[in-house]
Amino acid sequence: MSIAVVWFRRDLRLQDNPALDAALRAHERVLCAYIHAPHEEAPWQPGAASRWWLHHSLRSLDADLSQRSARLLVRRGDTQNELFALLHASGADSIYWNRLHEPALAARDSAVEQSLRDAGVAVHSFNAQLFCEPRRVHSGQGTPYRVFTPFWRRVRAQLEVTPPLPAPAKIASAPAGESLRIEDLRLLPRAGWDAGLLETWQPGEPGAQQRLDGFLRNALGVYKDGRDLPHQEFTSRLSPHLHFGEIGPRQLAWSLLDPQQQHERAEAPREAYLRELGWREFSQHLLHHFPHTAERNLDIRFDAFPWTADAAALDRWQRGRTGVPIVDAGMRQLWHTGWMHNRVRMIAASWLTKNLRQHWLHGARWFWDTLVDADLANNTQGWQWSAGSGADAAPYFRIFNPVTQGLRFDPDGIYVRRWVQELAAVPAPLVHQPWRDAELLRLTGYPAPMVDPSASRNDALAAYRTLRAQES
DNA sequence: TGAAATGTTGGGGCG
DNA sequence: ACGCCCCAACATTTC
Repeated sequence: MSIAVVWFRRDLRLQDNPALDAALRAHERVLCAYIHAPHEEAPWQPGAASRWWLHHSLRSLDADLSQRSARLLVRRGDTQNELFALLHASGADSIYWNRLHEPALAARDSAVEQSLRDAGVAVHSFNAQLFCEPRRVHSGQGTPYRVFTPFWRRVRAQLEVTPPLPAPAKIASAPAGESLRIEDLRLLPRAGWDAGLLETWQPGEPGAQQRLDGFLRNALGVYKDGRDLPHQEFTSRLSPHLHFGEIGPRQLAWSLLDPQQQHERAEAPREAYLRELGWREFSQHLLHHFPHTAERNLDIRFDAFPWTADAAALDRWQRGRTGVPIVDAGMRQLWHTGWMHNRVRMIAASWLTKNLRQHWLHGARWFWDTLVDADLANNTQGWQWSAGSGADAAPYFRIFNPVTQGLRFDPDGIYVRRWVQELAAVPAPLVHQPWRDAELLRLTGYPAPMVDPSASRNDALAAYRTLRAQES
């Protein structure tokens, strides 16, 4: 009897899962396995919010497998040892997985693949994660793209739109060896801080499909401009589902570009959303080509930048007590829900790196621990973009004014008042700059800004000028 | 996927 | 009718 192992990693779905599909076509029985090995992702082991998500996503996948008379075999430890143990226990001679592109994991995978092949195991790997994998995209000179627009022009032009693979109706399961319970992985927090996450999210493939359906129905039409309004639910909020592979980018592309339904979808919002998926793609390609950038500046001129060491400032930023309403609203939304609206991420990141002049890695590490969609490529790219040290980055002088941004994108103050309770009774224009009324500030108990927006802006510009002077 | 300073333009009030 | 000034609106430049 022919048996294969399907090794699940960040592809926790049954639909459009090419590894699962290929294994089921070629073998009579398959063993679906997940191996928990966070140490192999060091120094970026999954943070607390990611672990919470992973727990629920594994539960969901196991439930979906159970409906198909299979189950998810869960192990913990050294990946290579566990895979060999699974192969021996099940009598499988083949293994299937979907490829990952994070440097540490890609290196682990190729080492595992080599030793499996050396032992005579047939290894089959697939692309389920990207429109187009990094080795297939490069500029005319054969070098990696460093600028988004030409990158996206290229990837968008060769984007093939094909129907997703259906989920298998039934899975003939191989006799499972010993499995841990998902609870045994101890992914959930001891202290019960996850109530806000539970009320916000439904991890797992069915939750991802529901989010997608709701997005297409209620938000895509206004996405192009609406995605900038943090008080509205006009973004897809699919990022954590995408990170864990509960849904893939090619499924999203199909749902937007399916010739049967395309007439229902206006071109502008459709392309605007695809473009955002393009940024996700770009981030993964960048991290693949420049693997050191998760901790180090892509633009080495920034190695000389005069950051400020200020643990108290960082602490207040993390807790949402900076005294800048839209920044604090974002940081509190993050703490409560494990997610922050992207417009507010940019504002909060600009405030931390430019006005408070804290190294972007401090922000990256905090986001890493608190975001349910924490993704090394996106997080690295986003923070380096904000700091000005990244690829196609915001120029150093592009410093957000949180008041202007608040007035423009949250004009009625709905977002700020929702997350900053102290300001719940403050009317609209003032709610973005409550320090303008000292008496009101005193009554609310809300702090004054740690630094003056205008003065700290000028200080940041001066700091960047020293960097340019050293360069020349 | 900025903001602020500076420059330019053009309509309207007015002598 | 005309030049002048004011200033808002828009454009350009600079950081």
